[in-house]
Amino acid sequence: MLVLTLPDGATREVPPGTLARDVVATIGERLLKASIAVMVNGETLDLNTPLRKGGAFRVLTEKDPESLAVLRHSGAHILATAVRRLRPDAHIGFGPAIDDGFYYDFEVKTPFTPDDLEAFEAEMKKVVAEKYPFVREEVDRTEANKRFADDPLKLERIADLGADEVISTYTDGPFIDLCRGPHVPDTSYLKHFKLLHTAGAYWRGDERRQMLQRIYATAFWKKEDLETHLFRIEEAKRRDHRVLGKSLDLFMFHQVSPGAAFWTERGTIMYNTLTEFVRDRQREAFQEIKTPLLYNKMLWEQSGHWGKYRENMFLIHNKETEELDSSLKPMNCPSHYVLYGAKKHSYRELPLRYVTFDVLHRNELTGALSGLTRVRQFAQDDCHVFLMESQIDQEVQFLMDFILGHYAAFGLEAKIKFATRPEVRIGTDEMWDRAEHALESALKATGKPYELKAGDGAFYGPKIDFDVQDSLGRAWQLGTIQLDYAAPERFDLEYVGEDNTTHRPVVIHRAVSGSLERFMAILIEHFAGAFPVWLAPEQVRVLPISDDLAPVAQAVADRMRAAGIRAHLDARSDTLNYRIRDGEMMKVPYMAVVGKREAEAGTIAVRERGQGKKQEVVDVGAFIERVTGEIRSRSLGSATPA
RNA sequence: GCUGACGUAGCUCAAUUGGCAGAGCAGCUGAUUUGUAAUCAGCAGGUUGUGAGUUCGAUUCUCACCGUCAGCUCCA
Repeated sequence: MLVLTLPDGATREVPPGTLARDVVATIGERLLKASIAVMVNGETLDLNTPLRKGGAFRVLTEKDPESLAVLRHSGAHILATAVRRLRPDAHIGFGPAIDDGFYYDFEVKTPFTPDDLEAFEAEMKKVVAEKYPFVREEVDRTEANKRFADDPLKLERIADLGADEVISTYTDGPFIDLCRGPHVPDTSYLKHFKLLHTAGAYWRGDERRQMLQRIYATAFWKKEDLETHLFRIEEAKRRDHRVLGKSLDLFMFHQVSPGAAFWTERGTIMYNTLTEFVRDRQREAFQEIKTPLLYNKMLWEQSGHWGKYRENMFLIHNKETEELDSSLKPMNCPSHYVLYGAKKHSYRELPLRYVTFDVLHRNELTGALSGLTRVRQFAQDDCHVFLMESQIDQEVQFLMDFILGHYAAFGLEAKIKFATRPEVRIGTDEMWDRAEHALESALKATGKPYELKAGDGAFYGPKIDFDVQDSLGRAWQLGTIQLDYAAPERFDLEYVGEDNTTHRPVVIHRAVSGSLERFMAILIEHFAGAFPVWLAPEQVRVLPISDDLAPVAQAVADRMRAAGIRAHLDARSDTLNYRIRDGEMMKVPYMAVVGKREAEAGTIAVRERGQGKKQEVVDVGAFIERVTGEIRSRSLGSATPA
């Protein structure tokens, strides 16, 4: 007999092979009606699965987040059902639930069009209305091969299954699929769904295999949830940094240099302000350096890039040797090692932190380029720390504070991930023990929650990654702290210790923004273009009400500029309404209106971004005081992250 | 790189089955002098991404190239 323990501590004893639904029925009729699936020992099973093991038993209803994945997975089957009806020659690949919905991959002779999507969606509605039960069957290998005899993709998958794995199929009406489950009881459960887009996807993610056609879709239990999701997609489009980059006149791309941004005067102010912010914070404890952009292959052979990374490097033709034997740097590390190694270092200098904003080039695949987030030319706020092993603990804490402080300055939250030793690695186990312990104890000292990603470290050392979430909840991997034991070996780096003998330092790679370009993209989307005053390319726009007040307004603007405020005069002969609208559209934090009354009183009527008609008449000097204060303290002010 | 979609004025978009390429905004000129999210009028703006091909005729059809976008395992 199997013993099942319910969440309230009650138990049920049932013979093996009992269907999950029969157990649910013993708990309550209404619960059975509301149930979607069950969870036994953390494994989700559908109601029609025969139970094999006892343990913790939980019933999943719409309220449980796990049930949404079940619904979506069933949605994928319903999609495939519809596709097979309209395109009987389609072979079926994989169709899993994913974070925001589900997809299904098909192998078809002619790719899908947007019209096809509409037809599939309409057909899905029919399948839903026909209310086919999802019928689970467990079959042996021979039977499985027979059932999918005409589908080479499924046959390949069956062949890959281990000998001891249970092979199960799910049928909903006319459609049968090889599937582990679980599923909702019948197709009518899928009420609120939408097919989103199609894309090519390699069979099993392998670029050497054939390309399948993937259909992405999403589904929810409630109509409001679907609408919220679709609204969020729209909102993301509205905040898209590529769109805002154009409308706010920050940057552009041009076919003469794909993957490399042209920064406008406004964008450059922001880029430089961001750089200056990092530089300010690094002034005390870091040493900024600059190293060449172009190197011959000697360096890359020593670093190992020539063998492993050459595909991604921009190689330069050498006229004398007639060879492609030099390259623009794709990373800063090797050049920093060269500079470090060029002279003798004492233990007294350590930890030595080299930082740089040098430009890097990586020859990304054309299809991988995307706005500022995936580019070929960018700058990292890169740092390489040379230190003694005994300093790791303290150093990691120092770097973590630095990184988290950076995000906090923009109101960004970071998720921390700790990645430990991978299967393939260098160094001794003792060394890994020490390194992992140092990283983890530093992590614990911050008191912040973190996720352990066992086995996800670099081959040369463990690391801490920082995933930043923007205001739309999207995650971006930005910062990283990586311990590196390999580089010092490869570059024969040394320091002279207290004992007057040479030792090997350890290297820590640190990045905060990931790349300044990507960080700019995140800031643009996070603030939806409404930047905090200190970062805004234009901080104050001064508007004279009529032409004759232009000289007064000019003087006001000049006074602000003299105080270090980025203030501009807008004395165009358009109406005040027009100019105010323009200022709001450009998301200028403050507009200072100068009319007759203000001109006489030495005041300005201040309109704050997003505050509408609400205005405040203040003394010019007091306003300058306030704004310079906001700039100095880098206040988030009227910036609108949410 | 691969699959698909797309590329028309600075921007956002139109243009019947192939038949003289258009609008709004932005720009320029003039009038208006404005009190908190678009004043009015006029003007100018294009080798329809590039190059071939089919055709009497191509923004439209074909091919190649360039670029942009959605994606390219979160594994039945």
